[in-house]
Amino acid sequence: MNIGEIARRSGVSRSTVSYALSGKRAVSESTRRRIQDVIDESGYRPNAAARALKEGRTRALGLVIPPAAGRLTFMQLEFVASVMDAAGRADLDVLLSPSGGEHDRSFERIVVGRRVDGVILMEIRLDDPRVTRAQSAGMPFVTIGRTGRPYGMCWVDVDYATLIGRCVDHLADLGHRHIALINRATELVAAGYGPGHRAREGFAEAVGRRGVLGAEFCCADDAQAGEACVEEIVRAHPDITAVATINEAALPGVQRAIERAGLAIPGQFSITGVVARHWAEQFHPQLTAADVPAMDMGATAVEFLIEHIAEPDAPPKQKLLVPPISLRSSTGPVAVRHSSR
Amino acid sequence: MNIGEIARRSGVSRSTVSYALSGKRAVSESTRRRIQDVIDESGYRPNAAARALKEGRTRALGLVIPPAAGRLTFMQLEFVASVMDAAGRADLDVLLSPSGGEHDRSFERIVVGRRVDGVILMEIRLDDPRVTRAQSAGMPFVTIGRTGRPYGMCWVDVDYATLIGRCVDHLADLGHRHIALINRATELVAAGYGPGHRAREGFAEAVGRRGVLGAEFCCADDAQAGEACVEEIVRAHPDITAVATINEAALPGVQRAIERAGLAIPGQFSITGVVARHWAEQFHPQLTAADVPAMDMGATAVEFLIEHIAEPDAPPKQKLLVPPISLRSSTGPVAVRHSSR
DNA sequence: TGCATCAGACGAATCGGTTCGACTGTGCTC
DNA sequence: GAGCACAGTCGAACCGATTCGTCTGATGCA
Repeated sequence: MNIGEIARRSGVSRSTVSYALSGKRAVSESTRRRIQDVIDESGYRPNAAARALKEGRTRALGLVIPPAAGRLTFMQLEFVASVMDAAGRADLDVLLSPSGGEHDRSFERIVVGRRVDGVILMEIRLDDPRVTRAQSAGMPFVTIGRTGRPYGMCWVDVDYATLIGRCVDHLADLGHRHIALINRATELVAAGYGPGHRAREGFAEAVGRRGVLGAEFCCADDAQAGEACVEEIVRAHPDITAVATINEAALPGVQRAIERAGLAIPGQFSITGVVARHWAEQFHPQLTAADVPAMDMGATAVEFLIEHIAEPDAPPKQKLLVPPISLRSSTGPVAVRHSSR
Repeated sequence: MNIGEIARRSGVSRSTVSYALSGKRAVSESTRRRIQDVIDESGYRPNAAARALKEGRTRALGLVIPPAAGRLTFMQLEFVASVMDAAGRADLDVLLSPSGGEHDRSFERIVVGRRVDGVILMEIRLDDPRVTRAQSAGMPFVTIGRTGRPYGMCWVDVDYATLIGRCVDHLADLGHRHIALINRATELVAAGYGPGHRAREGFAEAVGRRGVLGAEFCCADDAQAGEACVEEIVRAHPDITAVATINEAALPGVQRAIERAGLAIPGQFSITGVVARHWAEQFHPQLTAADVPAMDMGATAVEFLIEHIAEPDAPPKQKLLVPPISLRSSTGPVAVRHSSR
């Protein structure tokens, strides 16, 4: 079933069918109706490849996700969900592409084979090869997160440095003097993962400014690592009375370790950080945290990308979010700590 | 940069370039080398849309996921990851399509617009409109899960009925006489969600066969619901000493509620079920459970789909998995239960 | 020497849309 | 009543690949 067949059945030419559908030229009401009837009864839809070929655009966008798709954090999952949602509303399809290692063929196929009109990149490093590649291939892109030199490109990011600083401020205001930062995995930070670096900087700055003692712990993105990390804090750093974290995936383990150590939250131990709201609320008691508005960010990324595709020469848009800290129940005034061991 | 430009620069015709790349006809070594050099220095890749139009296939497949993408369970996430992985290995791109509600436009675009060569459907209902739609549109498909009448179509599924039966057997062998089934959400089961129904049937059958008392609880797919569900069990059903579950997403809440009730696992309370291995291991203590081999299932689904696309008339393949129960640490002999309240 | 064979290259058709230019017939104005 | 504008339609070119049929020149063999 193609446009020629529709034309034949309605007794008009192919171009008339096309114009009837697109509305780009006038078509008399009677023929328009006749064509529409034929289409309705045959269930015709224009072939996406043919249209893409002629129009020079695919009506699809690529979403490049980290390779360990089985280990996506909740925040990343929200990005994916919101990008799909926003793309769907704009009648765009989403091609998913894992990146890194052997998966890079997929990225190449999509970008150089012009399978999409633009891509959204996640989990950006300060110096990111995918950004370079998209630029050199002339493929429009928007990043969720930003590189070390993010000028002249489109991005949406959260100001981790400022937010972690505010977490420290909040804890210091409550009287905490020894504060830990639970960062993401060592390798990730070493590889130049933006939020990891910026959280580290913001933490160092705030700790210095407030005159408190800070210690940073890198922690892999899973519950076991979170558990081990807090166990080490409890055992080796008994002065620490509060932690700030950007590591969502470790939270369930963090929770278990704190409970096992017999520390009441927030009575004896405070915890805060920068996480997706869903996980802040899953925590028990609910986490006082800067909620990353992941859904908004995904939608904004799509919006920026659509605009950038439409007007490649317009100045690139950028959005740095500084969401407020939502006060919930996981932080409180410092107290003398009684370790259960 | 297109094939004509490559042809011009290498001083041959377009067809020669095409044959040099595909190898479908002989091309002399010297011209082949010349063409390859031009391609290497220009970074040329054939335009996906043009190729799809001519060949009649897109080299892409669709993955239809549940609409609430922000709430994907770990198992679903593993399906997505493994499908992408397997597709990538076969040099196929993956188009993600949420289904249900207003998202159905996306499904229609992909299927009827021939944007993909085949689709993989997840979260199958006993009577599933997407299956019907794919069939009527003549779009090859494979389901992860199976409908109520799964004859004549390709699918991969886990035998929830048998597995939940084995869980009951295991618990009964340990002496448990009052066992609860924590199922998925009421609405989901009511809507004909396969695993929910089959777990229910398998549970009823095994409970009857073993002469123990069983109670079923439907529970929404999140931690809060799991917590509430176990609280109800503890409060209103003090005889229950063990649960079997297929509801992964509720597990963190289940854990919290059991701990809060002061019940030791497995000393005073046993828990088992059918879940993705990752979550069985995240549980504390690690969960004795039938590990759903989600990664294998995704890969198998892709394999079946590729074969089905290549040979639409071959008999459809099906695979019903009955993974063994992995004995870990969350089940033990029944003991007198001391409620902490 | 003549003819069949074959490797290697080319040209043109094709896939299914979109879009530009041109054509026709009607109604209006001067 | 000639000229013009315009709504409505058609035919053909085009997007960038693949592929079939055909052509050419070299080689082999009788």
